Amino acid sequence: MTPYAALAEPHRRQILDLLRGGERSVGDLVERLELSQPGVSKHLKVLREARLVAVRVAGRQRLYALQPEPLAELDAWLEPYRVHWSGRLDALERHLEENPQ
Amino acid sequence: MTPYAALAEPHRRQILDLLRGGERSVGDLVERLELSQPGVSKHLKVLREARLVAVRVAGRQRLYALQPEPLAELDAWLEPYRVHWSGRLDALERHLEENPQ
DNA sequence: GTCCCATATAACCGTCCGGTAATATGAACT
DNA sequence: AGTTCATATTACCGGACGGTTATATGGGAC
Repeated sequence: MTPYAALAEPHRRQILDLLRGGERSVGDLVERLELSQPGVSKHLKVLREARLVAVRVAGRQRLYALQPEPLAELDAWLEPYRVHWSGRLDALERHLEENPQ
Repeated sequence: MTPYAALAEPHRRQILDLLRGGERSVGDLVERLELSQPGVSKHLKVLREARLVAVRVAGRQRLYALQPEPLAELDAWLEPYRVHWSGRLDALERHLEENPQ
């Protein structure tokens, strides 16, 4: 699963957003997402396969942590588009800052 | 359709990439994507509904142009993640540059 | 070992998706 | 008006998706 496809699902984006706050158990996530426990587990499987999260076993819990490296691909894809949308000048300036000469 | 979902499909990303080079007719796109004409038209409909492209009628052609504003939502979502992936320092510096104080 | 608790997996279901072939639409040209 | 070209739309198909309920797995506590 590409990171693009992984992010297409709102619940998965929500999970990643929650994991920005640090490791969370599956139960934690189930409480916060309006979704059944198997539903959450399924999305976590997708995120795992996209390498966007990592699991750590702690007793009988599984703690999930953010692993955002694959998002860099998306960020890179986005880069040439940044000069287009509003705030054009800001984006252009940033682009030039990052690419001297 | 959210911009996230619109980007989940590789052909649609490819179409947007082509449109970065300027307006293109449907036939143009069909030649470049390995995809039937109805297939391209279907993806263009999705991109239109996501407001990622705009159409202009020119004789019997329809010229499609990039309209990347909705990508800003994705860019904004991505922002808090930038500090995480490798190149952490670069990303952090950029973040600080853009958010003085 | 037995009983909980936390999570994963299986089975199932309706819907959406991406593709194609066939057809409709509609402008341009004669 | 009839023909041709460019594109959109329809009809259809198989497979993936996201959700649920039911069940399996496996560690901890007793």
